[in-house]
This record gives sequence, structure tokens and C-alpha cells, in this order.
Amino acid sequence: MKTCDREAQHHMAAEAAKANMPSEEDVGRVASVFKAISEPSRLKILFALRQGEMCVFHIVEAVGGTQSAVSHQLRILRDSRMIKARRDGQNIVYSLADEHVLAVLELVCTHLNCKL
Amino acid sequence: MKTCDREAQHHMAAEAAKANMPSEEDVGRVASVFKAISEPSRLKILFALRQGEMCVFHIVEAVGGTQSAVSHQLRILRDSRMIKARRDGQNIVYSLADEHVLAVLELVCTHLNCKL
DNA sequence: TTAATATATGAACAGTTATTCATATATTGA
DNA sequence: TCAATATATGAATAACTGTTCATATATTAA
Repeated sequence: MKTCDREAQHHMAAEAAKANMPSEEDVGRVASVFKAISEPSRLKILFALRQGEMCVFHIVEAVGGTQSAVSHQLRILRDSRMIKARRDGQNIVYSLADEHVLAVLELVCTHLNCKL
Repeated sequence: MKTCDREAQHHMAAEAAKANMPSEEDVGRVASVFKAISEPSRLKILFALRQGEMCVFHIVEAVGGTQSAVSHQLRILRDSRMIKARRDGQNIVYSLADEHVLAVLELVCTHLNCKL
């Protein structure tokens, strides 16, 4: 059964790929991180939070859109642990969860050659 | 007009965020990179190609699913420059586009503490 | 407690996307 | 040329996702 000109080589790669494929669960977790940061509206929130923590009112001011839309996106970013929240009196103050978030953004930005 | 207890601080951050916000176009480009790698089926293809180049037949073998579905995903990954293709006789051989792809994956995986 | 403010959220709708099915294109060997 | 094989792709459908609107919750000040 010949499948391609490099059968032996590709077959070994395929077997190794299957052996080293992360679990469905891990693949799903990685995917959901990327999904969280793959919408322009959410990316803008992350870019905005590079300047430091902000309450919702100011995030809306920084990124535009309605309060409701921003609030929904904040929930998604929070659920996927990209940002963290703390209450401060009447406000909820958001900030980037950790350095990894910025690191990933910067890696892709430099790759794309777009200025941060 | 008081908006929050840290009006001055947050306002400054919001202004800085607006001033430093990447252009709509750049935000969109970054978003589309993340979108490309935010589906489990596409992520599996990238994980598989860590083992080296493979033709479509073997990619299907490694990640599962139908030939058609894999082919559609390959196109998306190719359009977003995450993988590259070359013809080799009857086959099309795919491989990761560059080191950045793996770097981003590894960064997120270590962040999530899942084994590669 | 009541009014005002800040934030969150459920439901509905519109737009997007992944998969399947059928079929098309391209290469090779006869 | 024709048959076989490998890969790609358009259309259709089903599932998913972002936004809006209306409303709910939580905190503070009076």
C-alpha cells in the first residue's frame, strides 16, 4: 500500500505525531486561550490593560463600544484567565493576569512586524 | 464628573491606552493569527507538524477526521501563513512556516502547564 | 430605606465558521 | 490518451459567537 513517495518518512512522522499529540483536553485548553484573544474587541482590551489596571468605565473609554459589550468580553477574558478582577468600592478594577499574556501578544506582534 | 475612586489614575491609563492602541488593521492582523490557531482541529495539525513535514494523507492519519475537513483547515492555516506547502510529485507536503509558530504554542502550553 | 451609580447578565438576533457531500483539478503510470 | 490516486474546493447545513437591549445585582451616599 503505497501512499506517497516518502511513505516511510511520513509514516514515522505520523506515528510520532499520534504518540506525542496532547490530550483532547489539553488541545481544547490551548485552543480556548487562543480563542479568547482572537477577537479584535478582546485584543483591544488586553492592549489597553498594558497601561495598567482600569475600571470598566475607563476600559470602555479606551476601547470604545457599549458598556454591555465590553462587560461580556471582560467575562470571557476573565473566564479564560487572561485578566483578573478585583472590586474597589463601587468599581471592578481589571488587570492583565500575568506576564505570559503580554509575552504572547508581543511575540505575535513582532512576528507580524506591527508596532506595539 | 466623578466616575471611579481612582479617576485620575485610570483616566491617565485610558488616555495612554488610546494613544498606544495599535491600528484597527494591526489589531485585525493579530486577531486573525490567533483565530487561525484557536480551533482544536487546526491546533492538532500544527502539533502533528512538529514531527516534520507530512503529506495530506499522513496528516489525516495523524489527526483524524475526513480528508476534506483536513484539507479545508490546511487552507486556512496556509492562508494565515502558519504552514507552508510544496508539491512533491502527486503529493502536497506541508510543514510549519517558521519557528515563531512553535514558539507561540510552547509559550501557551507551558503557561497552561500541559505537556508537549 | 431609597436613589444613584457601576457592573453584570440572559435572551434574541445576525454574522461567522467547521464539517459534510459531491465534485473538480492535478499528477502519474500504462 | 485513459485510469488511478492525491488533493482542493463550492455549496449547504448546523453550531457557535458577538452585539444589543432590557434588566438584574451590588455598592455608596443621603
